[in-house]
Amino acid sequence: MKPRRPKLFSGATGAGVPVGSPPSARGAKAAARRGAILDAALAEFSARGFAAARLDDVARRAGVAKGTIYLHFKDKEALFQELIRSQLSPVVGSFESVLASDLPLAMIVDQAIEVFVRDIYGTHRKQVIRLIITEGPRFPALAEFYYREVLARILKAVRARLTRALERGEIADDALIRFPQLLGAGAVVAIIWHGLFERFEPLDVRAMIRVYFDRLVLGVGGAA
Amino acid sequence: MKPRRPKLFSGATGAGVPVGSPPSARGAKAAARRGAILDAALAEFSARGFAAARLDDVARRAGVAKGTIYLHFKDKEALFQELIRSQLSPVVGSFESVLASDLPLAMIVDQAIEVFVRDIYGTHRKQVIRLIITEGPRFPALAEFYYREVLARILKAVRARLTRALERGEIADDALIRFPQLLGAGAVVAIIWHGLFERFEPLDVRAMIRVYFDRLVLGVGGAA
Amino acid sequence: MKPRRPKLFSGATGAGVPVGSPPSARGAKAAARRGAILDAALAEFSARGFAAARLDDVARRAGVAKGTIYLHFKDKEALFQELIRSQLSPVVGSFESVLASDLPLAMIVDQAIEVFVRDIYGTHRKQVIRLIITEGPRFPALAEFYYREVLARILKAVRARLTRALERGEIADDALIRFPQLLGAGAVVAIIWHGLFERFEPLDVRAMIRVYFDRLVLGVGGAA
Amino acid sequence: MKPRRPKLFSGATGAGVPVGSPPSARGAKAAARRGAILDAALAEFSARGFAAARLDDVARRAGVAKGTIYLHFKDKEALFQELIRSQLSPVVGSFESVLASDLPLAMIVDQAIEVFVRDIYGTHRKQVIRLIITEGPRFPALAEFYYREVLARILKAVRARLTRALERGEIADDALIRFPQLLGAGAVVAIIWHGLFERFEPLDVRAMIRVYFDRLVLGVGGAA
DNA sequence: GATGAATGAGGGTTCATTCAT
DNA sequence: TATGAATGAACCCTCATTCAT
Repeated sequence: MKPRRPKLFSGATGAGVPVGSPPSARGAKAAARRGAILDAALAEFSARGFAAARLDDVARRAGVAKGTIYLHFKDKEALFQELIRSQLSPVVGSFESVLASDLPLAMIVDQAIEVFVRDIYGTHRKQVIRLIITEGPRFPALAEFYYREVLARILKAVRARLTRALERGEIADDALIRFPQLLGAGAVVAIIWHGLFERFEPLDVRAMIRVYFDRLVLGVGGAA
Repeated sequence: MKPRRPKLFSGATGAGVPVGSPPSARGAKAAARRGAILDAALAEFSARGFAAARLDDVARRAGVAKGTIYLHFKDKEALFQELIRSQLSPVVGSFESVLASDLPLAMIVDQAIEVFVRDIYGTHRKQVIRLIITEGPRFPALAEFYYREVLARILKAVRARLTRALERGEIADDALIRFPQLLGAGAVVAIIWHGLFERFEPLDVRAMIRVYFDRLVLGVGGAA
Repeated sequence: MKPRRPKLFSGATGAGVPVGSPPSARGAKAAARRGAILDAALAEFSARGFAAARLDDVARRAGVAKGTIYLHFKDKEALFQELIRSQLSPVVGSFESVLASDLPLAMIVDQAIEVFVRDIYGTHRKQVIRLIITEGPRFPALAEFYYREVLARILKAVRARLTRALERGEIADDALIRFPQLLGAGAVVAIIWHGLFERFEPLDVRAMIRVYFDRLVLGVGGAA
Repeated sequence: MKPRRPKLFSGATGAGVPVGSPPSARGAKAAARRGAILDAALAEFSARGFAAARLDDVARRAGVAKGTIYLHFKDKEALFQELIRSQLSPVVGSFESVLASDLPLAMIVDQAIEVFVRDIYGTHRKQVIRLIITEGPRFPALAEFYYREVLARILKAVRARLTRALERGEIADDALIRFPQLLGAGAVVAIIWHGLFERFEPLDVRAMIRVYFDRLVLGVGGAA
């Protein structure tokens, strides 16, 4: 049986109408443009990197004039940061709710794999993560935002769930509680491999992630 | 007892005198400058990324004039690519020799950990790896070079050793033979964490990597 | 009586509004700027030569920013080539129509002299011709354009008219049909003399050209 | 019968040992290098123009180091000017002696044609003349030198001979005395045509110059 | 003298940002 | 609000010139 999969994203890019904004014709059009710009920005920043991406190309891809970008974003850097932020905020709650459940660890792992493969690796969201990895060092504010609003919260939920698992005897030691970062390593490698080496050697991401969690979390396989 | 550690690098920057070049005063100075430029370039490219790095800054940091860079490198891109290549080529052989040994798997893991922590994570070489990750997509030739000359060879050696391990019963299944990429995941996460989140939450890299390999390769820990 | 003079140019710089473009305010301004840039470019290229001319100076002289040049021309070379082409294309038809007429040869000579003195030598067009002479060897495409679109067509018209003249007995032999290039020699010398030696020894260009054609075409004067 | 042809140049480039310099081994070598540099400079300046020519290429072509050029010439401009001057000085005397002769005008024309075709058009000296035409406006000192030391003297000799011819009835009027510049027009056109259009339409230079002088000076051919 | 590595000013070109329409 | 032409600072790269060897 397929594990239940929490629906993370609505399908559209996350840059839609701000929550609560009035659905007036004018506001809707503005929000649509803003979304188009963010989509285009993601494509261009992913393809070229922040520094090398040209706002000219973003505008052309979004179907707006160059000046229009500045009606929605203060400057190139603000566009970039809002792009990242708008894409990531929705993720946290979903992960938190998955981890808060009292399902057996194995099923949580199933769910996490499914979420990663379908809602992150299978979408442009993997490019957002890649952008954080590649551009983070040049955007301390962004790294901090990501750490505080995303990572820290997810890691906290992970640690909480693992602590319960340890107490219940689901896991044997506190190693992953001390290094919860490792839980993301498989995903990170998948994303990086995709960007760099897919054309040389394709990767069955789902199978790899499965192996990864089996070993790391569930203790399946390994030494004889 | 400390595991024997293969000496990977000589300590000097990898950009020293070309092997076999005569140690003439002229040649030595030229090589020193070339090395200084490469060192400075690594620092600037790491700090700003390829596109945003200024050759002016590279020159100033290297203590040479801007034009001098062009005596040693055709252009900015050539400087970047030679920087990466010069740093990586020496690595492969070392890893291959480690993996070729017939020591027990646990000792090989010990050695690999030591090599990573001391010779990669503890040096500027981790920045080289970070640059491949961040700039690779924009430099297909570089990604290809890295894949062919580094990754593919290391992965081949890994697979060979793991196949022997499987035959000998040192490991229980072929999962890591199918996904040897996972063996680098801990290192990748360590390098990325360092660049992005070290200031928020420091990481005991050696301990983390230890946990990582214990779980992934040796099957130590995990589910109860 | 003054010979009729075909009006060659409108007086404005040749780089005005493209034929047929709508006279919108936007388009008119753009065309005006393009024209100003071409005028400035002609001045700077004439004064310094293509290689030594600075686009900074062109921009300053045109009253625009340096970047504006690149809105109208791909690069310095395109600016140069379009400058030449835009100035020359109108000339051909005029010369062809002059030569197509059935007026006596003497009157055609009168007209040609007038056209050269007033519409070429008396305008910045002489600088364009000078630029072709000086820069042509470094711009094969330009030399070819000039040959095909200007010279070859004019020479063809000249040969046709001279052939008729020979048939009618207006001229005694086919020498100039074989070497119609000579018909431009007086003009070329006038232009070169102007650029190099005018300050040492001024030249009455009209009188010189008059002597030149009298001798060369009409057979007036010469040996006793 | 072939007209006697005054031997204008020794065959070697004019940049040889300065007249009167001692033929010491050292001096001979220095002079040889100086000559090699001047030859190379002529080739490079002709191919690219003064501004675009690179001293690096001059040095390579001359087989010397870049710094060596500065042992012989103050800077690039001095190299250029001395190049032109060294090539032109020998010409004047020859032309003067030709014109001073009391041979019939037709024979002087024969000689002049021969000298031009063989000693100027047939050698790299035509490139020197081309360089004066193309670079003269940017080098007032050079234009002045050329005017004073070459042109003015030749024109003076021409006028003197033509004045005698007029007195003797060899020519019918003073037109060419007033515009002796025209006498060079055929040569100028030949040189320019060669540089720009030879590949499209080759030119029989000797025949053209012959027609030219026949018409202009001797009054042969023309109107019926 | 001869060399050629080193210098650094200069200039072509790009592109984020502004603003008149 | 939207546009896109215009701006000009910034940066890569070249090359004439210098100077230590």
